Amino acid sequence: MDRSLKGSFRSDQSFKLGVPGGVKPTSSFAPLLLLKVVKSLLLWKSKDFGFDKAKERIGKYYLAIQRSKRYNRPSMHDLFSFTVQQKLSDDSLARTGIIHTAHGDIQTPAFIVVGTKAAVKAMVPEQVKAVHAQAVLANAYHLYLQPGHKLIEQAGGIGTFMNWDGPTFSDSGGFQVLSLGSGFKKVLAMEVDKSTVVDSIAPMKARHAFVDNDGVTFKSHLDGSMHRFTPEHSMQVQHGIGADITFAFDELTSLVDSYDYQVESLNTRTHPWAERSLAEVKRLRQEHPDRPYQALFGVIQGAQYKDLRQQAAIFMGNLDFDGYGIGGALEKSQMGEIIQWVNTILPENKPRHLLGISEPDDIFVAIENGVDTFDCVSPTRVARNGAVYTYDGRVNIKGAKYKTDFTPLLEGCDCYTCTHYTRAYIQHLFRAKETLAGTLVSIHNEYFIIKLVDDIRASIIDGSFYELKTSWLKRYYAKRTLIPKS
RNA sequence: GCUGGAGUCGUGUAGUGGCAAUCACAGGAGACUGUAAAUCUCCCGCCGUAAGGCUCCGUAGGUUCGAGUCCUACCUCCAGCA
Repeated sequence: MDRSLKGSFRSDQSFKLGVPGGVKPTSSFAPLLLLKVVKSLLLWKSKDFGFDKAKERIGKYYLAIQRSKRYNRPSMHDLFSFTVQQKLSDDSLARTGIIHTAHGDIQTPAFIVVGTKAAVKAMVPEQVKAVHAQAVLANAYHLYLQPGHKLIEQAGGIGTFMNWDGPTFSDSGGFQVLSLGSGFKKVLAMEVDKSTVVDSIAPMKARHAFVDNDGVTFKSHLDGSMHRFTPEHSMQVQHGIGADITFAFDELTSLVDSYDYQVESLNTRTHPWAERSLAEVKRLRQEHPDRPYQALFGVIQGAQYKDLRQQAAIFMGNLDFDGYGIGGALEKSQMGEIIQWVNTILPENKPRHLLGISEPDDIFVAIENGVDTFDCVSPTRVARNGAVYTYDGRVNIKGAKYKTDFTPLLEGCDCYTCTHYTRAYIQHLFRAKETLAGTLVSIHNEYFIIKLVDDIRASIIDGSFYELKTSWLKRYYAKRTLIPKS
C-alpha cells in the first residue's frame, strides 16, 4: 500500500516514545501539531510547496488540533484509523480495509498471530514476519503475572520487549474469566453438549477464577497467589504492556450458561465493564500523553441469543470505541448468523475483530459477514501437536503412513518449511522430540492461514469471493465425513 | 563344580496364593478455535464390531478349590567362591 498515506507524523520521533533512548515527549501533542503548521507555512514561504498543498496541510493540522483539544489527546486520525477500502458488493458486509496504527498498517481482512506471553510459540519474530503476519496479539493476564506489565513498560512496551516492530494487540484477560473460571478444565469446544450440567464436569473448588460484578479474582496458575482484575486494572495493565490495540475487559460466558445468566452477565458485567474500560483508557491517555496511542475495542458478548447479541451491538456501538471485538464461545454452525446480527448494527467505519477463530470455514463465514481481523492459537498449538493444514484438511504428520514420505508438508506451498523439508524429516523430528518440529509446522500453518486470508482479501477486491469460498471449502472437506453447515 | 540371585507384553519394570496381570517407554489412532497445551484422550497377548471366547508370567512336572506367586527337576543369565 501507499505508505505516504500515513502522514508525516509517522516518521516523527515523538512516535517512538517509550522506547529506551527515545526522545522524551512533550506533555501534549498540540504543540507538535502547531509546529507542523508553522513548518508548512515556512515550506510555503520557501516556495518548495504549492499554495494549495500548504493550505491543505494547514487545514489538516488545524482539524487535528481541534480534535485533539476536544478529546484532550492526540488526533485519533493520525494515530489510529480504519479505512474501508472496498466492499464485496453494496449489500454485502464483506470488505477490505486498512487499520492504521502507530507501528504500521494492517491490511484487512487479516489474521493476527497469537503470542500470548510476548512470544509466538516456537517462532522467532523473523519467522513471524516471513509468514507475512501483520500483527501479534498478546494477553494481559499472562503478561501481568509474568513478567509483569510494569517490566514490559520499562522495556519500552511489548513491541520493543519482544523484538516485534509491527502492530500489536493485547487481550484483556477476559478469556481467562472462562478458561480458568467456569470453564476450567472443561471442554470449551464449539459443539457443547448442552444437557451436561456445568459443575458436574469441573468441581467448583478447582476453579482458578471467580467473577463478581466489580471484577474477577484469579488464582495464579503459576504460584497459586491471588490476584484481582477489574476493568480499570485490566486497562492499566494493557496500557503498560503498550499494544496498539487493546480490548475492554469482558466476561466470556459459556454456551452452557443459561439465558438468564447471559442477560445478567451483559447487564451487570460486560457492558458496565466496557464503559469503565473506556473511561479508564481515556484517563490513562491523559495521564500518559507520552505513550503511543492505544486503540480500545469493545467486546460484543451475548452468546447464541439474537436479541442479546443485537442489544450488545447497539449498546457497544454507541460507545466511543475505536473498534469492536466479537467474543464468546460460538457454536460453529451458528457463527455466521451471530456475526451478521452484530455487524449489521456496529458502525461500519470501525474495525471488527473476531476473537479466537481460525478454522478455514469459519474464516470464510466471518469475512463474508464483515469481520476484519481474527486471532487464534490454533495454527501454532495444533502445529506443536503434529497437525498440518493442507488444502485437503488437517493432516497428522505423526502418522505412520508418512514415515518414508519425502514430499513437502504441502505440495506447492511456498513457505520456508515446505520449500526445505520433507514429511519424513518432520515426522522424525516429532518422534525424536526435537523442538524444531513445532517450529517448522508452526511456520507452515501460520503461513497457510495467513495466505488464505490474503487470498480472500484479493477475492473481495476482484469480486471472486464466492467462487473461492465454494471451491476452497469443497476441497478442504472433501476427504472428511463431517461437512460443516455454513 | 559349589553357593547365592534372577528369568513377567517390543523394551525396562510392578506384582509372593484369588478375575490377562502394575507403571513407564516404544508403537497405533484421535483431539486441539481471545494458549495453565512441544498438551490431552483412547488402543496396545490372540480371535471378535461387540458381548464374549482363547492362550498366558523360561521349560516340564507337582501341591492347592485356585499358582506369575509355594515345591521339585531342568534350561538360561548374573554375582561370589573354587
